[in-house]
Amino acid sequence: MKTKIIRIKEALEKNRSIVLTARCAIIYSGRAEAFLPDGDRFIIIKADRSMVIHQPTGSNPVNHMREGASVSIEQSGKNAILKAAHLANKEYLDIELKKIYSVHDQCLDDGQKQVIAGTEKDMADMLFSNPEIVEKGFRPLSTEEHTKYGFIDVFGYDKDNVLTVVECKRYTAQLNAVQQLRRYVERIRKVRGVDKVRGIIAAPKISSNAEKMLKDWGFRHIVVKPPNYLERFDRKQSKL
Amino acid sequence: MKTKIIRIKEALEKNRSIVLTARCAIIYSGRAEAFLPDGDRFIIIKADRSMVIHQPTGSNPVNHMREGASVSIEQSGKNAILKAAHLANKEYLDIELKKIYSVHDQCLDDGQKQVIAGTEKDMADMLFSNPEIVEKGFRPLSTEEHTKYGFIDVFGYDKDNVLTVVECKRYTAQLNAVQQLRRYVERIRKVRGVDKVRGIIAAPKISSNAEKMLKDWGFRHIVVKPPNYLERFDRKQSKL
DNA sequence: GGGGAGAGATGCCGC
DNA sequence: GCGGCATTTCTCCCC
Repeated sequence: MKTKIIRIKEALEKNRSIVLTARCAIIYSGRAEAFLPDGDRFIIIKADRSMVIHQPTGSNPVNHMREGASVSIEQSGKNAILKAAHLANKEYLDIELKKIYSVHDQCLDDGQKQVIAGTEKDMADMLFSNPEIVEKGFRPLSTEEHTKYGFIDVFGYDKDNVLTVVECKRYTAQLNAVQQLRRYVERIRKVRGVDKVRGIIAAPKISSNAEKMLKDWGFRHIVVKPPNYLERFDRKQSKL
Repeated sequence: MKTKIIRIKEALEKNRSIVLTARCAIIYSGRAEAFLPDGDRFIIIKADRSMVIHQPTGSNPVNHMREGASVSIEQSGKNAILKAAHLANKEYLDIELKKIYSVHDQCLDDGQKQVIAGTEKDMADMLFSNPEIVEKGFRPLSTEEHTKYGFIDVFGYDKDNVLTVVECKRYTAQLNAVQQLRRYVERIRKVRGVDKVRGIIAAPKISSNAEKMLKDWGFRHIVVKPPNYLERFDRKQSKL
């Protein structure tokens, strides 16, 4: 135990990343209050002083601290206390280490950022570049138009020159989405001083309640799936 | 490399939890598509076949698979490919291991569940038990009403016997929250056939736009913070 | 038990 | 830092 504590202390001083497996109890105070009794866990302490704690099952961390915490370890009788405090966030995490099974510390090097495709923004871009997907004669003016009441995914004129707001959803559009659309349409009516503004939900599906509200408001739904660039990329690759 | 691959393979067979640090590239396909070029990362594979991948900075995982994936590792030239597939979720994760720095595998034992206080539900319960926080003369009927009205946090009568809907938010209430409230109030008016239904947002703060919309709709905001049971508990303890 | 639907909780991004 | 929304989510209900 003592050797491992010293090793952790040194790694912290050298600002190395650390992975522990240990039996411990955890007390957290911050956005909420949480307590977790003794059990075996993974603990990751990164060089930027963020921390992640995982139980032996499940994909979600049981607790974490965001980058910029101050982390320290102290012996306390037979045990050790690993403390992390994030003053700016008013968060405090105390880990009472009852048994340290393993310690690994290392400097890690990674400057990469993940590229994601198939997001709502990708959908909006697709509709902007291929307006006929929305409707024949649709002429988009902008994507991600910012208004005071939020930003509009795609905004343009329909074939009869009526202002049209398109709200994209990657999955099933729900009540929420219809209200969002309603808010934008109301807003545009007011700001532009026009009576007639159309609203369209672009989504692969719509829930029945949402559809009802949609009709009540005179809006419509078009079936659109989000694009999957990487999938296409993979298919191309698989031909090689 | 070869020894480490064998060790991982054996650990997988024995259903042990594994922690790696490795240089790798990652391809994910599922709800979205994602690609992450070569870099150093932490990889945790748990006994329930959930996985978590962390870059050397930041508190969030760059990728993960939920429990129930099938995980395998294969040599591929100089590298190794760690594959995780979750057929039920239609998710696929391929990790191309260029260099394995460390491997640790172990059986971990943890049956504990975290106790959390200070959630939105705790707020609703607090208002139900202490209705005078909402208003003098407020008489709550229910909390977390899962009815045709939706999930109403607190529902009751004010001192003048007017139906009142209270929507709780732990943090700053935003446009979203006001719309939620608006939806509930509209629905109750319709279902109960009464004109007058009041709406109240209970939150520590409210954004300026949300407040504007709140006033437009004749609702009000009361300043309420979520309760912190454990914090109180800690204070009690610290007196000992 | 699986799918749908509603909403919570958190991160990100733009101002 | 605040205020908008998106989400590789969560949970519950219902079939």
